[in-house]
Amino acid sequence: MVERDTALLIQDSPFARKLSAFVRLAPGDLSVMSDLYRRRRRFAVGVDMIHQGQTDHAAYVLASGWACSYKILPSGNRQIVDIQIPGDFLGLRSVLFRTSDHNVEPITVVHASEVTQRDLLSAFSETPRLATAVLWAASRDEAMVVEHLVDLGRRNATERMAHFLLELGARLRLVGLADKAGFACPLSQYLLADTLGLSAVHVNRVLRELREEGLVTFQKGHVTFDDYEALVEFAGFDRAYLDHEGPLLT
Amino acid sequence: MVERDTALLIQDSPFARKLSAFVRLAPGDLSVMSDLYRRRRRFAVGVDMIHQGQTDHAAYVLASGWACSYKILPSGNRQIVDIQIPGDFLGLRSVLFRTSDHNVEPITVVHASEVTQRDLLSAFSETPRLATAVLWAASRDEAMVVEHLVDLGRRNATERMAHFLLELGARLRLVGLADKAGFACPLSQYLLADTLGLSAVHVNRVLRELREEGLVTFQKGHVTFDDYEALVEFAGFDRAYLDHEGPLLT
DNA sequence: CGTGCTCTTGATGTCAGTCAAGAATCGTGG
DNA sequence: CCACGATTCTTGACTGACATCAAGAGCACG
Repeated sequence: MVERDTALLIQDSPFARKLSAFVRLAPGDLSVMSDLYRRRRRFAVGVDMIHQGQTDHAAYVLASGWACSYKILPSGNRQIVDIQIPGDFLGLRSVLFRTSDHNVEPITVVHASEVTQRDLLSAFSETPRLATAVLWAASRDEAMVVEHLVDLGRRNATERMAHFLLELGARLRLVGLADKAGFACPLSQYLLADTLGLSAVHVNRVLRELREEGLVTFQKGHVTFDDYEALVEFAGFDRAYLDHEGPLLT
Repeated sequence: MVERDTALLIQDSPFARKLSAFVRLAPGDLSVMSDLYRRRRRFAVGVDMIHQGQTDHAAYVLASGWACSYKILPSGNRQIVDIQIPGDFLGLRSVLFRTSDHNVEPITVVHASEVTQRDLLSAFSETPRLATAVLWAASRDEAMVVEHLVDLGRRNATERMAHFLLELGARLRLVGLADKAGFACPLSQYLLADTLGLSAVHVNRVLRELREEGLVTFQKGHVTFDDYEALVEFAGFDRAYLDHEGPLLT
């Protein structure tokens, strides 16, 4: 009975929602997942969860709150590589690689479950379906880093912003934190700048432009898609790999 | 006897050299690897090996020649995500993800071994050490995509070029195709432009500048490090994760 | 009710793109 | 082995997107 309750709770977690998009999860999978949820920890804003060069740390599953992974250049410039939202894995690669090559910092207060290499491997051996789902999710996340790279290399500031907001919206929708109308977004214009490789001033101008064009509005911590279709068109957003409904593997 | 010969050949392959940097490979590992080398194929310049949207294709291990993976934007612009050199895995992610989200094109004539998901999994179950090595190598490759992303976001054209050439040199050194003096490089200035998110014209100017500063010379298909230390300094190149000597795991 | 943040806007500067045109090099067939 | 066309490289002049500098306004928090 207790186990079933836990399973129900897990089922509603962002992590489970995300994996459900890839694989239909059986009750057995859910109970293994709830084991992964054991060691819950809390992180305050601005205190690195993981930092460059650190060795032998755990990975985390983000339960609530937002974080970002970034690198600092010798010049002091910073580039945010990825924004992490609830349901995302965090530091999965650095568990393998032993030593992390980037920093992870909470943007809001974060609750996350610590997952060791051992936890993960034992969970995988119990339910291979879960392993498939996690790898699949990890692949998608990596695909998004690639899309981000294309953003920086070959899109101008306005397209870049539009594309980023659409992608973020699609990811949040997957875990039930957004709909086609919009979503709550704790990112400051400084964070956007470091993500998109722009100056904060220019981010401001670009947001104004998008707002005045009637495409998206980002104000007071909320993103509103004023004309979703037009925005998709404008950004050259490829909906194929993000817009699916229901599990791909049943 | 035949088996030993094969093992010797494999041992000298770029693939084995690369993995050896991470894991000390036993004779058993080498013979499993030679199985992976079975289905050898040849690809002509300019004919896509993998293309966007294609499903159910194999992955490859690059035996000789160079390739690149790229994406095309609706605007027609292209961004090269990664340059692939001998020893690199190619399409590893898309085997998992079933459908590829990018194209792969040979830059020179390419010889590569086809590896199916089945091959890979059976090889892994035979020698877990090999699995570790492959995942490790894949992690490093992903780390390089991240570094490339930082390049595009926060480095100016000259630093970007310097950093790219150093990284490429380090990767080639790992498979015995470069030394600290330099390496043979079949990339045209157009390819460099699509890689670094620059125009071909500006690539030319940047190369001239680096040459006149006495840092690197890239001419007639050959990169020469005129002052390696100064270049590392100038590019803010983090040698830690590329510069190691000998296997990390023995 | 200051003291920081974050946002906003204008003025000015610069890095890199675009256009254009000629030189060098490569590949291919005669 | 040479001639030709096709790439690739090189350089200059001009343009434009985005950075930097500066300064004020709105808001949150102690």
